[in-house]
Amino acid sequence: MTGVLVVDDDQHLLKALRITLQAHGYTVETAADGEAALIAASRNPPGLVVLDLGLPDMDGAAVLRELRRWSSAPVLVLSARHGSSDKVDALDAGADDYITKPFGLEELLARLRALLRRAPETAEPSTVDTAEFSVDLGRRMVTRNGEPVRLTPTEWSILELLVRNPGKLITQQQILATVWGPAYEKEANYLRVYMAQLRRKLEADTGNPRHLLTEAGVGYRFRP
Amino acid sequence: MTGVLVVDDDQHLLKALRITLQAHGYTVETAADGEAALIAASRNPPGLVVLDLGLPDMDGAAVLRELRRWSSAPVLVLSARHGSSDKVDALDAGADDYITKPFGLEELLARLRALLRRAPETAEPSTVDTAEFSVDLGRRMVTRNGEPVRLTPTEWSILELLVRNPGKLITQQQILATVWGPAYEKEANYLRVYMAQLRRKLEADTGNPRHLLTEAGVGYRFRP
DNA sequence: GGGAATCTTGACGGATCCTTAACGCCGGTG
DNA sequence: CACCGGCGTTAAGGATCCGTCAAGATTCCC
Repeated sequence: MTGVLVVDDDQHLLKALRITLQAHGYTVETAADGEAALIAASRNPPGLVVLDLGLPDMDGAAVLRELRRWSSAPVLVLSARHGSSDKVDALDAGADDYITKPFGLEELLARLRALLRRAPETAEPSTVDTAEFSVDLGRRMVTRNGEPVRLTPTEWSILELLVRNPGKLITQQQILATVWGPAYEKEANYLRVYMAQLRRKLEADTGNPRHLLTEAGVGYRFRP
Repeated sequence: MTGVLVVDDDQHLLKALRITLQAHGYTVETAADGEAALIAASRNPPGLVVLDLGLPDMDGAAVLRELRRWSSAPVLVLSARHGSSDKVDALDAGADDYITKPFGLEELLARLRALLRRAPETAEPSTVDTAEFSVDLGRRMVTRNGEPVRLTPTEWSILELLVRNPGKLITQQQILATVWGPAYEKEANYLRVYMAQLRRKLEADTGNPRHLLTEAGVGYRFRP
């Protein structure tokens, strides 16, 4: 889900926003002052920022400008000040929207939706490369030597699970439960068939796979 | 310069906005009712729309929805109504910002700047080409070997969705929900019929499509 | 109201995909 | 050295899905 960073020094408001946003499916991080906000944003880049202008340590506009130096995430500014010049300053400093306290939560949510509609840029790196093939998770596409590779739905599900956990060992039960459902955890046969197909389509030397590795008796592992 | 379409039935406000916007370097067109607005927008696609919700002939929200069917230009809504539900409705109908009358011109200008700052991203390549046909998203037109191709509304909706996401796999549910509505997610029949029609109109070899590809059991994909 | 364009519905052959079973290989084990 | 379990490989059968066509139903526009 989309990550939202909420910056405000009012603990009550912070808590209310966190609960509301999480209830609507957003992942929420919070910060109580400007410095914490910038650190949190750099550590875990948010898809959207809700920023209060009245912060204890530094001017909200300064936070905004600093953030804009490297992030293009939409910023919605909260403020208690109704003055026209405040709004103009914030918007020209890089904010995407400006809403004055007190505000209705419904309106806030609607404005967030409108902002996110414009910026589907939160997309992950979304593509994982190896020496031989490349997996585009966003487009659901696999290419090998520049040529697209056709995968069946089941093949893709398995590959996606492995690729989303690079280097990590995934047990057969995990794969079976994820792709076929928890009732199929005993059907290790399926896996043998499909891993063979995946290797035939993706590996240069099927006998010596370089990226889709077997851990005998346990499961499989994707090596980038 | 950027073209702004201002829609309002208040002649005085219209005049004031025209003068102000022109003084700030925008090219301005005006419309006094919803129908005129839609005609003006289709004749000369604006880079931005300022839309009053209280129009004499049709609901402002209706204008917005109609506009959104083919234009992705940012829309700033003006309204005399302060109600929270009005704002939510307008924003969810596709508006990018909502400002209540009376408002300060400075604030309006700042919000327009903020919207246009985001717009270049959405500035459409507006036309997508393949070896065999070309799709003009802005004009809502398809040509093949220089000849225009007639598409029905449904055909166009599907093609547009696919073409706006080049290379990306779009699931059947996504297409059905987007084109027919979320209640039709089970009607995979429709898709088969319409994909066949699209291929007949756009592909050289219907049996071996080169751009409108099928992913059995999942969905379809447009390859540029 | 009438005619044309568009949308819906159903049916069929063919393509694709999933399941299942069989066989060979390899390493470990008694 | 024979046995055994786990893995890779392959291919055939059946189930599912897709492309295609055509005939009704509906909508739209004159």
